[in-house]
Amino acid sequence: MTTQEKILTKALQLFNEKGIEYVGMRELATALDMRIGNVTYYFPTKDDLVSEIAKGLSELNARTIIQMDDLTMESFLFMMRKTFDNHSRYRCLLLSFVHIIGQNPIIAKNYKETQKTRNETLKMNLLNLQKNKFLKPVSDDELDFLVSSISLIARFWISEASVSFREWPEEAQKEHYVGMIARILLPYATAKGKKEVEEFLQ
Amino acid sequence: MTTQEKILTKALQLFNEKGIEYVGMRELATALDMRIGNVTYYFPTKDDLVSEIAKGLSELNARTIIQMDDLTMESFLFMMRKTFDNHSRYRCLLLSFVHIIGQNPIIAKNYKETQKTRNETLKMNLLNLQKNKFLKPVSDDELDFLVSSISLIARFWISEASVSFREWPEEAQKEHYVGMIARILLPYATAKGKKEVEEFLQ
DNA sequence: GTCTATACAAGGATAGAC
DNA sequence: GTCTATCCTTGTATAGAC
Repeated sequence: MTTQEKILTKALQLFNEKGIEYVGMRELATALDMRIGNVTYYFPTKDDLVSEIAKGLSELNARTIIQMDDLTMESFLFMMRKTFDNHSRYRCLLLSFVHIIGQNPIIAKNYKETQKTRNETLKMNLLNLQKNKFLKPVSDDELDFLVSSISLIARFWISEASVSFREWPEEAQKEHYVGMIARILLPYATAKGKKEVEEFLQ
Repeated sequence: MTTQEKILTKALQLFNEKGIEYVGMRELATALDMRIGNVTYYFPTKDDLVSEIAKGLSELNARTIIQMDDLTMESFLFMMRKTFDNHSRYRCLLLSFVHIIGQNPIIAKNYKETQKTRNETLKMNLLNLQKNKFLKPVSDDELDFLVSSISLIARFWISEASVSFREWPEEAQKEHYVGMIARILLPYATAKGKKEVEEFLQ
């Protein structure tokens, strides 16, 4: 493991535990048994460190959220579920992104573009679900609604859970919010689709 | 206007413009043509200042989100809309609450209790909509789903908008998210309810 | 009660020695 | 590549003038 990797790994761990803004560069250096100057040699600013971690999440999500032609309702919900696992691994980012983006235009631009392609993939996957007869035909408006609301839940479930369901086990939190996505889809599902959603909700 | 009110007003203004964590106590004092010690005389810590502002939002929302027996779909959506206006007035809080709550157990406890009563009011209002034949009979699970998803949208719309729709006019942002709530309700609405929702969505 | 002046600890950032 | 020393800003605390 290179020094750079060591720093990234420990930073992600501490950030996840305490929150990005509550872990100082000195604290991080001490936890690594380094001096602060050495950390800033690899990551001149804290923003550089955060950006690099953000790249990690982005790449992980790119591998998870993919367009699938033979998508079923079950595999769609499973994909959402895996996305939520990614979010857990990088929870510090999800909890702080609004501020980070408010202050750092470069991360902001990156994030916005990533979100755009994520939403396009989501849209294509919903169309695939429709093609495969898991979803009834929907209007453009309805499709946009499904994309926006699912995307909002996926983006902020961890923020709400960290405030309102802090004492729940992590698995129960994820179940609750993937369940919410499933129930959003339910009124638009075909009989075949409904069956898979209801099995998933058990 | 007392000195305390002057500080609160200017603080809210600056916090809304730049974000709570990016406005220093010195900057606030300068903007008020005061010295820092005078600000900390009224608000010993920044947390005290934030807590007082949070009380303002809480009281405003308590006046907006009320239980109404003769609720219609239209007045329900209008109530959500007014809640969004409150959120705009206190946007700094909505954008920072996750962090604030992560660090300040007192605000956290207050917030959790407030959310609980808000959700109960929301639930009662949905039941009133059902009683008044705007919503079809729904199961307990469906009711809980409606409450949770509407509450999530109401809680985080401003966060998402600040990142993804920053360039949209504020009115368009609110329309988009109240519209999302309307569309969540749509599949559960009666013919009478659907009509009012669709009129609202125009 | 109201306000000023000052001090201190902690955080991010930088320059430069080895 | 590693580490020391230093600077600037921020939140907070306190002593004391009017």
